[in-house]
Amino acid sequence: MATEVTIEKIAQYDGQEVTIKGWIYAATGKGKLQFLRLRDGTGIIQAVAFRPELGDDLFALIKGLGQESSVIVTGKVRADHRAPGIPGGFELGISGIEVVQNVHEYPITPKEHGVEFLMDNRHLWLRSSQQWAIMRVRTTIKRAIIDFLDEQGFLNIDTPIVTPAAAEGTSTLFEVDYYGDKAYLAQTGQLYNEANIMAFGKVYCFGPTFRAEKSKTRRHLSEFWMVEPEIAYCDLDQLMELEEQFVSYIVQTVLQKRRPELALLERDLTALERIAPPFPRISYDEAIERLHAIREEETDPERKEMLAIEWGDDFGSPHETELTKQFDKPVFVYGYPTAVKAFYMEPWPGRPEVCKSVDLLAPEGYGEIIGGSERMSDPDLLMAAIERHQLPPEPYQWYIDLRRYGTVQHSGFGLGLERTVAWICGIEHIRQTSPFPRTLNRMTP
RNA sequence: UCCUCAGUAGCUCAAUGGCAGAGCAUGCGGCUGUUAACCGCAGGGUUGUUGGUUCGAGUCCAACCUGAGGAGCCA
Repeated sequence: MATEVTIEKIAQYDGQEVTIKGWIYAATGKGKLQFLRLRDGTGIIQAVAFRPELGDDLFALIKGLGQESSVIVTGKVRADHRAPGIPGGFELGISGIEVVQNVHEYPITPKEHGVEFLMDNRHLWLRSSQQWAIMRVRTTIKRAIIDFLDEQGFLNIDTPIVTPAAAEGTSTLFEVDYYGDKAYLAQTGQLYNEANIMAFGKVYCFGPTFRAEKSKTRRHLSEFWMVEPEIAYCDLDQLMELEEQFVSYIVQTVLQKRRPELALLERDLTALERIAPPFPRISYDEAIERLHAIREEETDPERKEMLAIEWGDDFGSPHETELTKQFDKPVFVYGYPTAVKAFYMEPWPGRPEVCKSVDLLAPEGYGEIIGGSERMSDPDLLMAAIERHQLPPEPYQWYIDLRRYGTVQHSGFGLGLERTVAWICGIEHIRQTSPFPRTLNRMTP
């Protein structure tokens, strides 16, 4: 057997006889010629069978191979500008083939399919080139997140997934039975991060999180991944600086390492190349003024109704989308009304109706990718806030303790992995950014 | 939870209330440069479910089921 290689590195083997272990992605032919597009998990390459070279029997065998047949192919690598593939530009002149399994009637054909059918066949759909490219980008984003935070001196400290109560008292949670007691799947690790920074300075947790909200939109999943950095001795301005560096690093890393995948997804790269600090910062007050101006301009009465907003209201997704259209980078909106945010956010100095919160809204209508804030550091203020939100005080005793024993100014944020992947890949729906997404209507396959 | 739309062959979709159709996929035959090839032939149907109107329902009516998009909520 010739040298076993991966398609990703095929250019290094130009002119050599090599073996590739993979699957048939697509096949087409013309008389004595048969073209196989072969994939091996690292890329796609065209393999060409020519009857006079292979003999009638072997050629007939190759011609009879169905889509997704598993094969071990040996042949000579040659550069050819006509050859499609990823990375492309090279093809394999087949000299031998071992058929591991010949497949017939593979469900996903190279034609159009509906969403329901594709999601029912998600276990197979992942083999399709666009889904494959999205997952490759996703793993690169995860790696970039970890690399950036580790280099900045953060410690990755895990937080529990089974929790006794709603951390923020807002979202709907998945309930589980915990030895006869009620417990809930975590919607955030933040409160535990706050304990951890007082031990380790800068920490992050990165894992799955769960929301049982009955949201049915292109931006929501019931199970999604979130990275949550938390920093001691950090105020809101320092937090925004960290966030813009973090997001820029992620985007630039993907641009550097996943160009073929972004090209396959037909992503507009110039929109990503712009992503560098500083990002625009607008206050909630200014955002409301901008939204009033946008609403004045709107002529469609239905849209005008949707864009109605007054100071004190939280933004709906139409508001977020219109705001982000005014910028070509992610935009910070800071200083939200205290009433629409979680109980633990530090009040704005001199303006108790506003809190030191900041959301980062992605451009091109992808919505909120980061929510963050400076946390309350005063124990009495925190207890008052818990009371005002009508939360049971007992489960929060340990959280209040953090303010009793060496409290410091501190801040943190959470970045939604799937929304970030959707934005960077430029894809329509968040469900394609998770290998096996859990949504309101689906938990299979 | 609310609003809008959809459900017909494995898949994507046609069919004025009057014979159930096409393309792709599959099988067979043809072709030396294909990129979702092309040409010919063949097989393939409980029209989401239940009930109603009608001489006759894929089509009209009602309820239900399933899915999609949006709103709210959120990352």
